Amino acid sequence: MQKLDESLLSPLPPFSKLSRAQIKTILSQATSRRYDKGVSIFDEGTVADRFYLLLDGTIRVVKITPAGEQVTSLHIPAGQLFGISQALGRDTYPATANAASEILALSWPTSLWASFVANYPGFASETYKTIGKRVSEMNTRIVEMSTQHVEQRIARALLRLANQSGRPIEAGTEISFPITRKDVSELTGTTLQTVSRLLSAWERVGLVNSKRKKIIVCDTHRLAALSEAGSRPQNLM
Amino acid sequence: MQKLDESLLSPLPPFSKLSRAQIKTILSQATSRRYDKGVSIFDEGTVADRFYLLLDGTIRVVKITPAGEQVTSLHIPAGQLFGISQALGRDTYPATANAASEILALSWPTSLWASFVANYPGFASETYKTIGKRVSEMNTRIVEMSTQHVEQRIARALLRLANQSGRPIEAGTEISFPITRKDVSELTGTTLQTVSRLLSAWERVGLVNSKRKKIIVCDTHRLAALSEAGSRPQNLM
DNA sequence: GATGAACATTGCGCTAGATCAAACTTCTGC
DNA sequence: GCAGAAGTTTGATCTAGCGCAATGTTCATC
Repeated sequence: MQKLDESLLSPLPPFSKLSRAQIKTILSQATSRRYDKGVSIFDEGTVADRFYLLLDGTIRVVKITPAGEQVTSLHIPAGQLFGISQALGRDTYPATANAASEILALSWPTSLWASFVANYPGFASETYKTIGKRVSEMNTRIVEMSTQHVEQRIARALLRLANQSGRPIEAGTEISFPITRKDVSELTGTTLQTVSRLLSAWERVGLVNSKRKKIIVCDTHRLAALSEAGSRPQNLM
Repeated sequence: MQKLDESLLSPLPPFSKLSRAQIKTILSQATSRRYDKGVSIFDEGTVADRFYLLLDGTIRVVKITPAGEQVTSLHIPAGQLFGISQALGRDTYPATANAASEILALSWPTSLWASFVANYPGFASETYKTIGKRVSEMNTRIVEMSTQHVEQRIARALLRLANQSGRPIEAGTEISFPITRKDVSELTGTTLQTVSRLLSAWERVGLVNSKRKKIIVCDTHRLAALSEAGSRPQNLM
């Protein structure tokens, strides 16, 4: 456990309206922990005994099907709360949280949830905003999966990742955590071969630049155009 | 506007912990209204000025893509709150709510939301449980769309509908609101032709019984077996 | 610096399911 | 009762992208 400074929390939305003293209290109740890339912070279905704040890195929220296939429902960037089952009226975690990169997270026992909500102005409302955003994101995923072709879904997924957790770099925007073809396929409901083929094709025309576990989006605009293009004219009323 | 009785609300989870007097107050502030089949109660993106409680009928929550295609994200059965954008920290509705059948709904102005949450014990927590359930449902949809074949997705969709808003009948369970092949296709991300073909095939072997705008699930067990069967062995680690 | 594991690429065949099209049935309104 | 609309069925193609397989590349470990 390392020394933490109040200035870490104060700029983050859930805590932005709080006094220095309040943040100090919150920090004193927190457990800070580093997790290696790939480990799971908590598992779907287990009792939600803690809630978390991601200080650094990226979380991959995954569901595992009975058949053992993995589906990524969400990526959570640094600065957001996660594992907040209480806000959904649940006492178990609805999905598994994996560290997409090495991460640093604070956590608090669930028993403190109610007092956070009651005592810290803005905490509850910001939490619900976060949930609202995640709900929209899931909704978008559903709409995309129903109407878009694989090519467009992958384009959109890359744009979203670049936007959400991208690092600007000379050649474009680099997705700031290691990501494999298989990861992208689990995010878009395809196969790693298809992802590989597309990335190769896009690389050839200078849209992206990808190495092993690294993807750099070079031409955001053309990729966006691609993702909007020929959506299936199915069910056009 | 018709006469409403307290006994209507008291068995519903969001109000179950309240006194008769409290429910009376809530009712006095409510607007009751009937909507014809097919009309929209509110539209995606418009300012969320009211929140609703569905007393009778079924709501179909839909999103419309830029290309004009419709995607159904959710069905809401009688007894549940809907249009509760406030609980997601939003001030506009995230989707359009259509009446799948003729429906009856109460509504309150958004301005009352905060006082409901503050004054009525159990209201907030039940709301969040509802949201939690909807989030799981959406999650399930995403997982299904990524890993299941059309046949299984349709099977699951029918089972879910039968379960959620089914009426037991001699021949099996009837989905209690009018539903077309096109509706099912918008719910499962397919085409109405494919749905029609499958329903015909299932009808031939006695799994379902469907007429125009009516679907009766006859053999729940075999349909469930079908829906669990051959999930794509893709990405099996 | 060799061996194995993890990740990526590419080719080929195949099928689930979309697309196009046409006919049929049931309902609604006049 | 008729016309048109809305919903359904069925057939005949056609193709996106999956499954399978083989090979290549990069990384980690001893």
